[in-house]
Amino acid sequence: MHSFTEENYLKTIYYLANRQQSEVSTNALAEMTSTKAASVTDMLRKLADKQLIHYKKYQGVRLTDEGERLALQVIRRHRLWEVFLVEKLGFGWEAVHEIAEELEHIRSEELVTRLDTYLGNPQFDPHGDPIPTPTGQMPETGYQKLSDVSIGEGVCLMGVLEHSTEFLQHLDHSNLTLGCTVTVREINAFDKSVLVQIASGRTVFVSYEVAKNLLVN
Amino acid sequence: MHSFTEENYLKTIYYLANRQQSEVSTNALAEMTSTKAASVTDMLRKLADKQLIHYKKYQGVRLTDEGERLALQVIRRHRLWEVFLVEKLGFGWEAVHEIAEELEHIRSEELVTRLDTYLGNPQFDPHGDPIPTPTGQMPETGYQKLSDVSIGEGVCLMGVLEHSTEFLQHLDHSNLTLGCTVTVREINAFDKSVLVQIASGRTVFVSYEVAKNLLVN
DNA sequence: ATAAAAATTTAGACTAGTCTAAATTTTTAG
DNA sequence: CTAAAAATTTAGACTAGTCTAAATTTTTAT
Ligand SMILES: [Mn+2]
Ligand SMILES: [Mn+2]
Ligand SMILES: [Mn+2]
Ligand SMILES: [Mn+2]
Repeated sequence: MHSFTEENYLKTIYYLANRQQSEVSTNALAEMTSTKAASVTDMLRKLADKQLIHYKKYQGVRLTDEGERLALQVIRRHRLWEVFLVEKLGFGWEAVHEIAEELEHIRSEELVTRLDTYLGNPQFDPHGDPIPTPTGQMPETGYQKLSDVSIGEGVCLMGVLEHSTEFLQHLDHSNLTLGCTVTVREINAFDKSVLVQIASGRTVFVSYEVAKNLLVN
Repeated sequence: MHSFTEENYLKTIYYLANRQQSEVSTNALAEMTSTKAASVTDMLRKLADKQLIHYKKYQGVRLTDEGERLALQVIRRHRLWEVFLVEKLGFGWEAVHEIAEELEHIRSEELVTRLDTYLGNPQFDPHGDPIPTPTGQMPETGYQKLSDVSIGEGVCLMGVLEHSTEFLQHLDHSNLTLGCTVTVREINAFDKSVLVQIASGRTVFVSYEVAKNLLVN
């Protein structure tokens, strides 16, 4: 069996590897897990001993197939629980991440299977992130950023790149909800902010900083 | 904040104190928590330092008010999650205890409150055990054992004293379900086994060993 | 190409929780 | 009441995970 801590390291390695498309560094992991580099090095040796990562001293780290499988299991549990918290318990999407960080470590195949069924086999979590399959595949999403959409195009809001409470609440206040269709009306040449029209007909101002973090298709 | 381990000790002290109606001994705790007496002694010192128990060396241990409050919170979470697992996810009542042992440590007031509401503020868990109130009161149940009921009496099956998978599955196979009404038809003078009539009209043989562990009212 | 800077690893230490073996206290039985 | 038995605590050690400070390796910039 694997500890909470090991599961968190695997998950973090998965995220960083995918974000940077390369070996993950000790420092990056230290920052992400709020620990010190020395602690990370210790853990990397343990994970390497268990064949969950490929690790050569000073050269960064990469998940093995087994390591990736475990990481995806944890991410699957995290996202399923987030769906539960929002859809069934009525939490706001900005409040669920922290709780899911704990729930994701409850290890029972049966529990995950039943939860998945109970939720209607959701494909995406409340933030639009795809839920890995039971067999450990991460579904591809062909999303682009709202900041890359041209004038006149109508797109559907599908997800967010930024998960902070502040950002998510800002979207709530702007009436930008996942699933809603928006049409780009103006793009400001100077600050790259965009003006989008939402279903109600109203137009909403979206700063470049926000548009960069909004996924659409 | 308190660790999983501390929460488990508090919960165990609560159970044993209520079962024995007296100070809880180091050995009893060691057996219950599957550790050794020496480990228990160490933990008792820590809990006493945190004012969660009253502890005098060699004299056994008792929860403080704060310790009892925490113990009841853990038990409340445990039982609410068991209700969720059975009522919402469709687990059998013999399968939920282990999973609830993990879920009970997820600490979020908001989560417990919402879960309670979502479940319809249940008063009892799937085994008939009362769910402590949000303010930390353990509801009284005036149940008696089926083995103490006299011939001719009609009673309702309300709970179990034994929680093992084997016992619960035995009840399933005997068609003895919580909530169902049974009438005692015969009591065997020699082995104290009882013959009860269930709603369908059929009679079911109940050994003394089983009757002792069945709560009714 | 080499020296300074940055990143990483090693060394040594600490905490929580556990263990075994030994010492101590309490209980029980004659 | 006292000696043996039982229960409990203490002593010393181990693992997982973390830390700081020092040593080492890699990268960067002259
Ligand atoms: Mn999340
Ligand atoms: Mn999410
Ligand atoms: Mn239980
Ligand atoms: Mn129960």
